[in-house]
Amino acid sequence: MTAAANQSGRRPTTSRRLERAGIRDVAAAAGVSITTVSDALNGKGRLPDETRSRVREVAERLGYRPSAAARTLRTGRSGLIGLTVTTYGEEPFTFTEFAYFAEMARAATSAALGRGYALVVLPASSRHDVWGNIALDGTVVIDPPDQDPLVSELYRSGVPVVSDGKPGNCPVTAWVDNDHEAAVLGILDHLSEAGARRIGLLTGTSTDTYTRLSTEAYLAWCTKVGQEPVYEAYPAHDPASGAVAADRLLARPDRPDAVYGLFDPNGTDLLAAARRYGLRVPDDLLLVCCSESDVYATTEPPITTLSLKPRKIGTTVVNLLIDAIEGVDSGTGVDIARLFPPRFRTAGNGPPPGTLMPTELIVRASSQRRSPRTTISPPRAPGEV
Amino acid sequence: MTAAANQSGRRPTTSRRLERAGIRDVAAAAGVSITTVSDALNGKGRLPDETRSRVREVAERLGYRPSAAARTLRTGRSGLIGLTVTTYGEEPFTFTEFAYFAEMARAATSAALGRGYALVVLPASSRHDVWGNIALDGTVVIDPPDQDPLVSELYRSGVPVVSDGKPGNCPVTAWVDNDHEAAVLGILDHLSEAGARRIGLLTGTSTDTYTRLSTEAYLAWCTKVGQEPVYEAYPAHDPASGAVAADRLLARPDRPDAVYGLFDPNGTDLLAAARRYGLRVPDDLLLVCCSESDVYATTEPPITTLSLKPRKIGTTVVNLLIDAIEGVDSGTGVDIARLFPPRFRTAGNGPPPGTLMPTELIVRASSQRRSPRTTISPPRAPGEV
DNA sequence: CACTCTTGGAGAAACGTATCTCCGAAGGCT
DNA sequence: AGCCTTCGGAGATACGTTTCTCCAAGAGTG
Repeated sequence: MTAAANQSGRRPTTSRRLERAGIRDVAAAAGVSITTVSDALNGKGRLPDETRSRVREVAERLGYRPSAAARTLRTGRSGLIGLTVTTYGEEPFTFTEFAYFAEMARAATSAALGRGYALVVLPASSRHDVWGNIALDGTVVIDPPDQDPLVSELYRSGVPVVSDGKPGNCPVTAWVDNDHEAAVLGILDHLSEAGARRIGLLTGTSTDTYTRLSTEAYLAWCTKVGQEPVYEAYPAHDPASGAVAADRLLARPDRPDAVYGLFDPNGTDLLAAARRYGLRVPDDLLLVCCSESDVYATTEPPITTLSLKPRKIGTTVVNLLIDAIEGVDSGTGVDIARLFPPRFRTAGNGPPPGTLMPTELIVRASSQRRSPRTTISPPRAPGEV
Repeated sequence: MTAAANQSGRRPTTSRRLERAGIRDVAAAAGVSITTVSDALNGKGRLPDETRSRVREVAERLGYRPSAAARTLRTGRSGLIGLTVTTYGEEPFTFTEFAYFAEMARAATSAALGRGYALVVLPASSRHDVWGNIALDGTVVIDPPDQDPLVSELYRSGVPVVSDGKPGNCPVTAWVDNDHEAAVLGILDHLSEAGARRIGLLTGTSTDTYTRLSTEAYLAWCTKVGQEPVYEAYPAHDPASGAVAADRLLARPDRPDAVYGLFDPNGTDLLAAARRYGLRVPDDLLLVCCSESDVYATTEPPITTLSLKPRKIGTTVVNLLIDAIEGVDSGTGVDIARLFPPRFRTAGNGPPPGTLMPTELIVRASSQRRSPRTTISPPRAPGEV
């Protein structure tokens, strides 16, 4: 009683605020100390169940909501995870990877929520003062460029960073990526088996990991089988120039009889270009593109697509990040690697630990000359050549 | 000097932490008080430029980053805006409104960022403890159901809420919506002018504002022109049953010669159903659907779509919210309405203030029997009947 | 010279929580 | 009876800012 009176008397000259109830108000109303309230509500300390439930009841009656800001300040945890995506224009996301990003973000949001975290979307191009102003427990970075200043900054701040896309030279805590090499080789083999003699590639001019690895895999494959490379590159972030590039590719004197397009819109663009040149798909031209959109199931003809499984990526990347957040106390360089399932880890001595996720080739009519039945074939294992 | 020494001596028995530099460290290093550091960095107080720049320099050298948590606690502002979307399943977003939501969220993110705020995505179904644990300055709610407990809770907490979609019975601060009535009437008129005699509707079974207003507008139109309503409703959140409903609609004995579909996938579903029944579009069947996807520009034939302009909605809703956040101090029922551009406000005495955004009908071949040229016609003004 | 302003800046009080330390009391053991 | 242990809970401090209040010294003014 006396304690309660003292507690409530804590606010001295300040005029009585009629705002939200604080932990002190609950303590006063319940006739206990704020320690007891905190312990009762958070399930800590040693308290008899009776006290616990009484405090909970009083808190409920007063409509008490703990201040997230105060809790964050005290505990050092905000429950917030940043989702950063590299931007090319002024818009937060790029167009070409739209479906991929949307799906990935969706899965990431879901996974984070399931573990009690929320996601805040932060384009890398944001003004420093906005994402510097947010208490982040960790960050997911999508396809960071080499020497990304954002990643470096976060690293220096001690914020764990997990990247979607194998990082070039960034000090990330961990990363997740598809096995792009295996995926491309799988597609090229698939097209070869379908009868392709000269396989072309529609690729991008940017230097991100996906574009680079895929293109290199293509060139390596060409060297191996002795085919002259036939490819066109265009700025993938510009939605208009994709159609032009598709046209260029089919207008070449050494026109390919099969094409793989690295970006989502390439399928429709190539289809349109093929029509323009009077090429029938799949009879005169085999087609595959990388896409997450299911519109390619209903095009004329349906187009074979490679899915990068953004859902799985998003889920994995978030879980890795939260493992890192909750596993390491702070600052001190604890061995995070131990947290990760070793089966996927690259056999490396040096960090950062990476996880390779499988892709999925969804075979449709556009890449089959004989039986146009729809099947799903798994990608080949990374070991095969 | 003495002051600096005292300041640094502030940390008594605690062992020297090697963590991040705090404002006290900056103050000590610069030989000033923490007040001066705060003022210098935030551009407040009366300080000579020389002191200001010196402090900034020291802060930079020490890699000082203000603690977002502490700032939030002190100022009561987190710079965070919640983006809540009602969910039907376990996934954060619904499928049918996917493109709409993605575009809207993108615009909202962009607009928020431009004003120094970040967006955190919070499905309404999230566990209470996750979004109760986040310091939100305000929330955008997409299409809240009547008596949404989430909205009530936020309202009680004093958090401003702006809804996308006219709220039924929720105490929102403001709302933004399309003029669905005008949009539907415009489409029906458009189809009539193209020669439709019996216009059908593909609608949903849920009770959200969009579905309800659109269906009511359709029924009212039917009454007015003396046509018997021809519609099929299905659970819009289930992607599979849309195709079934489209089929049902075209299988009816009183088969319509024109159809408007309220949801994004209806276009392709109706097109497929039409093929199945040997109906040519637009010759035997006129088609319009509501969609934000540009795949309908390249279908065979291209399909006329109604765009709800999610970019504009997202931008507007965020700007209204931030106006409310920055305009009203806290709790006290200040007249927020004054902040809003009066031109859009509903001529109402009672709250909450709402804004109606125009839609856009993108006319393509599927709704024109004569000249298949692509034009864009604005919706008619809300006044006309 | 006595006085008022202005300038430049220091002190200290919050903000609301979590948690570390410690203490009294009641019971059990020798 | 003295000592140890456990129970139940209170006190105080720290988290890192922002900001309100106030003061000292110099500059101007009569």
